[in-house]
Amino acid sequence: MRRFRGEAENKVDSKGRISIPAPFRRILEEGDPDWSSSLNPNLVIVYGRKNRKCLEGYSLKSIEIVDNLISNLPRYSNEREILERLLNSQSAQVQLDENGRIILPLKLRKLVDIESTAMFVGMGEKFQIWHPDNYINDMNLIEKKLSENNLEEDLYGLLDSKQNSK
Amino acid sequence: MRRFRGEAENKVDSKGRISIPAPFRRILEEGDPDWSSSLNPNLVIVYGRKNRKCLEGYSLKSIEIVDNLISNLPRYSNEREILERLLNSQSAQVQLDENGRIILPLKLRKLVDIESTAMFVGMGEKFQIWHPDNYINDMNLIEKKLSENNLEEDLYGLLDSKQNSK
DNA sequence: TTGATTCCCATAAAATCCCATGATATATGT
DNA sequence: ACATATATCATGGGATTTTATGGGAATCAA
Repeated sequence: MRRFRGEAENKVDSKGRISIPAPFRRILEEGDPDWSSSLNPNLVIVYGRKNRKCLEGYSLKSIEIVDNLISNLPRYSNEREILERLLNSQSAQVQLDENGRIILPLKLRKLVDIESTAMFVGMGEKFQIWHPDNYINDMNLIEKKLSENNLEEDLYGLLDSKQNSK
Repeated sequence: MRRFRGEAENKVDSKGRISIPAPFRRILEEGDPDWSSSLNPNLVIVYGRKNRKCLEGYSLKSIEIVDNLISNLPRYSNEREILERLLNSQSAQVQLDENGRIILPLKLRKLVDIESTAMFVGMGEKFQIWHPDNYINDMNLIEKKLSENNLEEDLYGLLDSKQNSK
């Protein structure tokens, strides 16, 4: 599966429309089972949560993986009900238009303080949408954490295949 | 798997295009599952990080190994989110053109100060792209470290197979 | 009717395609 | 071994297409 990579800062117009970065479109197309050329792909936007003031975009295939994980939890269990609520209530399925834009629902924009511009950030199987300032802050926070405790070594150590498999 | 070997200094033109050294192309072709002759291979460029002011090029197969290691970490864990961010946000998938060139995205060029020329350096499973001056400095730095503490012996000692397997 | 939503069209800038060239390297035939 | 033909490589430029963005007319909802 191709992954979401790179950053792009795009404008939100007066109608709430915003361009999805062109490279991301290709991945959304691949990830929409019903897509064919001449058609516009769908995607799902969810609220990032976990103290991250951002939205997250998933291809239909990717969100299905997450949905299935939830479905594997016992029906009517507390955990499942809460997860269903968190994931689904602040969320929307949207479709790209002819020009590769979506309309970001006002409610979701408000949740993450997005007004006239938004930053798209590739995150592999998903991407994030931030108010540019908040994104910069988040990046700085990460950098700071990494440098403080020399965490970077440990983190990249997780990517050593021998260590990873044990 | 064939490895990236050797150095080459090539020019970045006004459109941001740069030739991938011909020997590297063969390896990228092998490493692109969808490649066939008459087609142009894809590769992934990521920002080197870890205080190295360079970009790194991976074949699709190589980057997938790294991606899968990350995907094996618990979804939504802090470690995974940070790694996804570090690896994917400053990165791009690109495709060679008919002439064996890629366009190096401006953002990535800026990150490593590349302007009119870039140095390609084979690194086995990946290759690096440097501003020529920075590459020379990095090489000198390595030389200096090695000579200071007679590290070279120890380092090559790591390559002893008995020691390596324990 | 007044917002909002959707559809359709417009456009400047940027990215991509296509073709060209000189330099180098490789192959071929004698 | 040498000269000549052939392919490959690094690089450049113009034409064409995509992309990001804006706005108006048609449709819908309350």
